[in-house]
Amino acid sequence: MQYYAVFAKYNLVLFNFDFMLKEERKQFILNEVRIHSRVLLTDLASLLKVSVDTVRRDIKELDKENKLKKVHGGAVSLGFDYYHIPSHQVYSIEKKAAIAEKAIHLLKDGQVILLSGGTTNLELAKRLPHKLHLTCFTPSLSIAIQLLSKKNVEVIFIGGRVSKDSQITVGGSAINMLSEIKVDLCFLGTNSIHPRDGLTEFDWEIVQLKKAMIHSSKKIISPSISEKLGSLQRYKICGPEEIDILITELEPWDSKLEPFKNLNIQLL
Amino acid sequence: MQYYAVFAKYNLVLFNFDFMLKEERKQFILNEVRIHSRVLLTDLASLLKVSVDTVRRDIKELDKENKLKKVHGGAVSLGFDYYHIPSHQVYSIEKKAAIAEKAIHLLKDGQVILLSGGTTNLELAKRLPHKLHLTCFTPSLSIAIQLLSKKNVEVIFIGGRVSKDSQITVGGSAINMLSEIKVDLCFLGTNSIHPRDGLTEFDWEIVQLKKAMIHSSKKIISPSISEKLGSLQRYKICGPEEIDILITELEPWDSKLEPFKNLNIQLL
DNA sequence: GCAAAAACAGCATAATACTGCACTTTTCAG
DNA sequence: CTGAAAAGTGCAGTATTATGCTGTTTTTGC
Repeated sequence: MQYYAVFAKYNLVLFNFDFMLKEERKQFILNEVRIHSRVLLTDLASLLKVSVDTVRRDIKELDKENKLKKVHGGAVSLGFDYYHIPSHQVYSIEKKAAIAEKAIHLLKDGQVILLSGGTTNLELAKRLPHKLHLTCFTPSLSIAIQLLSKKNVEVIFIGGRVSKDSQITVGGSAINMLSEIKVDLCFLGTNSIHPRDGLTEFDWEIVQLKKAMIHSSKKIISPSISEKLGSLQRYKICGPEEIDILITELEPWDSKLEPFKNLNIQLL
Repeated sequence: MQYYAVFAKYNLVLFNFDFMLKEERKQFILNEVRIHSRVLLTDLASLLKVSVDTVRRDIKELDKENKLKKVHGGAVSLGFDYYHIPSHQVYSIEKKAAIAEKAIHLLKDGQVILLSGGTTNLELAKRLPHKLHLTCFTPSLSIAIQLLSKKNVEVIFIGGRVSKDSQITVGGSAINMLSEIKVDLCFLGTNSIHPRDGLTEFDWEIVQLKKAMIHSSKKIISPSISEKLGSLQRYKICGPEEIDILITELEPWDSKLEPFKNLNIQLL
């Protein structure tokens, strides 16, 4: 439930209502989905103080209205990274948390970093130690908001047109801004990583943005849950040689990582 | 007991009449919906001292007139599809809601507008009708997120360093981006407005940003609750002559607005 | 495969919505 | 001013919806 801690103040107010209309509940659910990209039925039920069945019915309707995608155990936002990924990945929170913890060890006081969108990076943003001094560039609204609560992190938002699907800025203006910076590290969340073809994406605009991010960074770190290893999408972001560090939830010697050895990529 | 609870929750102004005409009732209902975004049939019935059936019929008509949306158990405002950000912790939420409603009437399809931060503008963002086609520039994270739920609104975020206090971007990069645009309208939320000294702020960086916003817009609209009228802060943003329209929750002929007449400012 | 979690189906209950009708008030032509 | 038509309101009975609960089936992770 730490998950909701940041927004606890909002939820509190919400419950000043004695009754909540169904419509309000649905709106609240959509809100949660938009902010967190994923929600669990059980969390929603306890937040809204209704039974899981009711939440399930609400989500079923919202799904039918094409406002979100219902998955086993919860719901995910439309068009986000999850869109075309098997639903079991919704449960990968623990894996992502493990990745985030490893990633934190790469950070040092005073560094300037770049965080792409995606839930793994969101997890990283949440878990940044409060005492760490950083300057973070990001094109993701949810990550920016998350980072605002870190006292010693300077947040610089990459402006431009905001894509409704992915909730990150895309387009020329963002790429332009990226062209003016050179950061120490870039945590490049990705949909697919392949030992031969490197990073790939299905959204053309996001590909352009990520390419620009790569050019703006001295070092590229790819946090990726093991399910994504070896998968491929339509458009190429960069070859495997561009990636400096690959972080998964696995141990570095795990056999699933075999294809990524001897590629001059550091495995964590 | 219950009566007083309800009384406290809604602000009832029209009880001078023993007896209310249907039109007055409908007007009252609309007002409640406008302020609270949602109402319950049962609450309205006890407030208006009529049967639930009557309220139901009223709401049915209002729904048919497209003034609100009827839902099981009550009604919600048409622009209800927004993130539920706490209304109680926001100061003077009802006045700000009234201002936002007036502001919406200034908007036309196809316009390009600039929204500064602040809760009044957040309220405006929430209440934008879904069918309105707009391009919105904003340096505020919460407003950007709010706007993402509006299907026909293109959101362009003004990037740069994000101020932790105000949760908006400030600094050179933001000002730079502003220098490249010229929008139709700018809704410039403000801390203080004075008939002689115009708009003032206490935060130097925000002053710089707002100055840039003024230069980037053909028309400046200042939404301001009446408490702020006549107040002053340390730094000046602009003189009163720069303001085109002043929107308050008051009627335009209210005596509190007297000092702002004859300044070539349109009062709404 | 197994155990746990989640989804589903069906049922019971309470709240809300609708319908028709009787009664009151308003409107308005003559 | 008057009376009839029209509009407005409340009520009772019925229909529909919303919700939680129980027991069963399916999915999931190991």
